[in-house]
Amino acid sequence: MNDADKKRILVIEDERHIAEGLKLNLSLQGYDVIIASDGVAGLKKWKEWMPDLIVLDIMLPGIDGLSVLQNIRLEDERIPILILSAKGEPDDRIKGFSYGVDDYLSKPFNLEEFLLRVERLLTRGSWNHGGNSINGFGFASLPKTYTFGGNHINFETSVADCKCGKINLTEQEVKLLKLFIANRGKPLSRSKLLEIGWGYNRDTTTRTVDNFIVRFRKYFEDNPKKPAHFKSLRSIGYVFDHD
Amino acid sequence: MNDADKKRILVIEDERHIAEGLKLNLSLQGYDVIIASDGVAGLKKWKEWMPDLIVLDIMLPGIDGLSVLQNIRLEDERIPILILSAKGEPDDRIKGFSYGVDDYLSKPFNLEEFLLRVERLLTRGSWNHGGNSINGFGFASLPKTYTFGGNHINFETSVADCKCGKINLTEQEVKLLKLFIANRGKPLSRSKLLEIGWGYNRDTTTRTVDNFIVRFRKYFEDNPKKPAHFKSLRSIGYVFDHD
DNA sequence: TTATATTTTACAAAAGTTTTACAAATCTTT
DNA sequence: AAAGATTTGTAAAACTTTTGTAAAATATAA
Repeated sequence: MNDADKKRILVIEDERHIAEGLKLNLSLQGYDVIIASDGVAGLKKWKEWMPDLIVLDIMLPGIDGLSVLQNIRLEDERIPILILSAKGEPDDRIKGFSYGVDDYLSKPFNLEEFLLRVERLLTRGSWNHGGNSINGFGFASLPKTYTFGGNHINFETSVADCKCGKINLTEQEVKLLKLFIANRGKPLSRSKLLEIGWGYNRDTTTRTVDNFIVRFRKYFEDNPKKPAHFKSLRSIGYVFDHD
Repeated sequence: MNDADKKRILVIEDERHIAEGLKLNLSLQGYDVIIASDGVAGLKKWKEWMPDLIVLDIMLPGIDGLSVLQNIRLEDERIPILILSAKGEPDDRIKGFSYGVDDYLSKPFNLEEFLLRVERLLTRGSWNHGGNSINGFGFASLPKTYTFGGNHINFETSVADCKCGKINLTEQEVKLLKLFIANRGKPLSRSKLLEIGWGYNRDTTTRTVDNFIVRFRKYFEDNPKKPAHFKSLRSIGYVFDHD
């Protein structure tokens, strides 16, 4: 099998010896493997390398593994992701929280089992995706369109129909909107928004998020000064309310 | 039967043992068979060898099997194509997505059945073509002419009637136009356009596509600066809108 | 070869994003 | 209630990325 045939696996894991161990064993199975040792690096490599599967440690330094997962799901709903959760960590965190997880394993895990799961995820392809997601409205099943308060958003074409007519949404607007919609009713802090929507966790004093909110209110609110959907919660962040 | 009489079959399949197996069995049936092990090679051989039937694996390294299919359909609507889809892959992908499929089989398949289908596709000739296509406006049924916004394109003669009079379209212009028309309303990324329209997926930093768009706008738009048909979607690609 | 078509290169123009700066609003403490 | 401290809203400047376009380079056909 030549290189082009090989399935690509991105391992996002900070513990070097675990990462190397996984890489070795996956390589022996004939996969093409690269490692990223933190979330930011992981997101970078995901974008440029376009892997077929991601193995993601949920406990990561810097930005949280779940944020990495969610960021990826904002752009790709289908790529299989296998979560590694630390021993003792409750599966709840994964089950209840993370949408679009395809499978997860608790460390320490059985190598045999790990390899089997990888194979299963890769061979089933993307067709059965979402079968394991236990949520009602997770990232894995973001609808193609969304309607709220007289506005209608088409995520396929990135076009929003609102009071002021048709608007072409930008890439970042779309990402942030998806994030809000997938978490509607739930307060999101600026830093969480930056972490998930932008994949970074540096400077939180910037007004980046706020500027997008201003825009959303202009687009979608009847009265931007008294927002019904994009509400701010002082010293907490923002919430998106559907109604 | 001498060689010239023999029906020619091009097998585009990356798994060598499958490809060789198919070749052997088809040869035994009296067909003339060659193999291509990836999409680019397949397109090349299709052009130079002019086979009577193509057996195409949908899961291909490099450019996607569906792109190969679509590329072929941009130039030849009639050649019978038999798709091989990997085990577990939903027929949906083929049914719903790819237009101009004549038949498909899931791997692993029964050899007997395979040979029968090949024979059927070859003997029925082209008369019944399109019977299996479930689409409203797929590649298999691109009309001979197309009219939009005061422009009229004749695909038989490659002549376009537009504001500025009659224009002789070039080969590549025709291909790209067909691609846009068959996907009207649907955003197409530069890399998808290159993959389907050109049969390659390397360098995406080139401005090849954009230059064609400039030309189309000059030909077909009332105001090329404010395109009504060939619209660009920043960081996504282009869409062709009929109206 | 010449003529024609296509692809690449290079750069200008446009669009999108982030930062900065500061005003307005809201909360806390006296 | 006033003063001070935070936090949020907003616009504009600075910066980044993507797209449009022409011209040069390359390929292809006649």
